[in-house]
Amino acid sequence: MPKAVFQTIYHDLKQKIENGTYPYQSFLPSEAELTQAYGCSRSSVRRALSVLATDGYVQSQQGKGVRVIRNPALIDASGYNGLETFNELAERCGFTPATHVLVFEEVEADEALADVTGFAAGSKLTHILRSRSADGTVISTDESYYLSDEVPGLSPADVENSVYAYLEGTLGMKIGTSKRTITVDVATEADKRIMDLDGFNAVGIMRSHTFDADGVMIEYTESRQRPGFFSYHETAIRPSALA
Amino acid sequence: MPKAVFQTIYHDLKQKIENGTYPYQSFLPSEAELTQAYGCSRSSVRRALSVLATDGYVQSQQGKGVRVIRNPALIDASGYNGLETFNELAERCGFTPATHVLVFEEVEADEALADVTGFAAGSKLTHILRSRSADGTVISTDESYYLSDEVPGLSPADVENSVYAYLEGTLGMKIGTSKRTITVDVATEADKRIMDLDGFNAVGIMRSHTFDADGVMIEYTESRQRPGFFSYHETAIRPSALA
DNA sequence: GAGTGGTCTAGACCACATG
DNA sequence: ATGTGGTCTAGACCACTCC
Repeated sequence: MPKAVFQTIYHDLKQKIENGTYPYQSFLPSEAELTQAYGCSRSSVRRALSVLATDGYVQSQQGKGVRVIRNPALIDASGYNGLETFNELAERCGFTPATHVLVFEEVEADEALADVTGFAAGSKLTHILRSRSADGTVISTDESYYLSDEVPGLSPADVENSVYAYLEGTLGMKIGTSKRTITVDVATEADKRIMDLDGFNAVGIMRSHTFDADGVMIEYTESRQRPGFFSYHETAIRPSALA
Repeated sequence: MPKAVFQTIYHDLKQKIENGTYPYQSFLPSEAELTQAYGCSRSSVRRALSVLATDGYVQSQQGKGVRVIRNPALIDASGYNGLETFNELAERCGFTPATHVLVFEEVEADEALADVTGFAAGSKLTHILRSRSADGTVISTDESYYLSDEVPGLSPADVENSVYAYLEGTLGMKIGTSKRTITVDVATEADKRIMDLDGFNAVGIMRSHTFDADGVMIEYTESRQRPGFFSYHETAIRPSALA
């Protein structure tokens, strides 16, 4: 439940856009009217609008108004950015997901690993390799390194489900920023061995560096995915505000 | 040249992070100190910090301060989100880029095309298919549809370079929001015919819907890329502010 | 000129971290 | 208790669009 004023406004407007109260290409009430309607300051209204713009729901036009640009006819307009989680994917495609832990070990970062992961050389890391399957077909692998000191008590059983569920739930850790790079590259021998590539010789790769709320980098993950499943969505706003 | 106060602060702080004045993992001066230093209101300082956080440069911690989380040792920390443009890619990999226009025609959107592109059925569209090559090797194709009425005078010659240069430069159009989806999928016969796939049987695909500053959708593009070149970067912030 | 969004200020109160 | 960031307000002025 949102407590902040701007969050309440954000959710209300978002819902009204989704249910068609404010349809695609229409204009929202003016900021002055919204300020009146919600009985708050203009700043709070503007903050809510700013988040909606980041979501790709609306776009402001100086002198004219705030226009709805979410087209319900387009599937891509899901409203959220980022990679589909494995479970969302399973839901969408209607298959039964499963995870297998192939590697779970402690390692110390040498120079090469430090270069790749961004952890300092000599860091104690927990190395995890998992495969994920859909109805028995292995469609992706996740290779992760966690800063061991930050994930005390992590066990293979926790990893079988979601590491994040353990970090955020059991450990009470708060996640901050995550930086991701997506590429498509040649399938390695290991990919062919572990995944059911169905003849494909290339894979989608997402590499991510994750920081906790204290700004400490706690995770590096390389997720490799069989073509045909991988899906990533993003909304970009022209950097008029940052130029 | 930035005119707004928050933009000036943003650029100054950004530069000081990049040149090591505020190194990785250090804390910026407090908001109160920055307010003093820049002789402005706290709001302007906070707005600059907010953009830096979106860029993945800093992360705030209530009660503690604002921490620098940009690690210059990681290539991925380039500071900007989004897909590398073809020319940036050429620069990074050191090859000579070239573009060939394969199709340039006017079409009317039927139901099927409307479904894919998001344009209304019956719209007059300019259909463009281009191949892009590196030192003679064709590594990607871009298939675009533009709302013809919005791109008057567009010619194959303009398209040979950058369509955006024509839109923003010659036409003075302002681009607004862009929504993108990235997938990896099977290479089609057309892919194999047009691109030098070097034996690869999968391609990276980016589909994008672009809106102009008036909120009108003007472009749909499907960019298909040979594995090994495609690169996309993004910074995600935990949605504490939007939950 | 009237209405819209874009920027900025000055000040207030709250939640959290640290000593 | 002090300092930090998080939220909010009330009001001001500017730039742009449209009549």
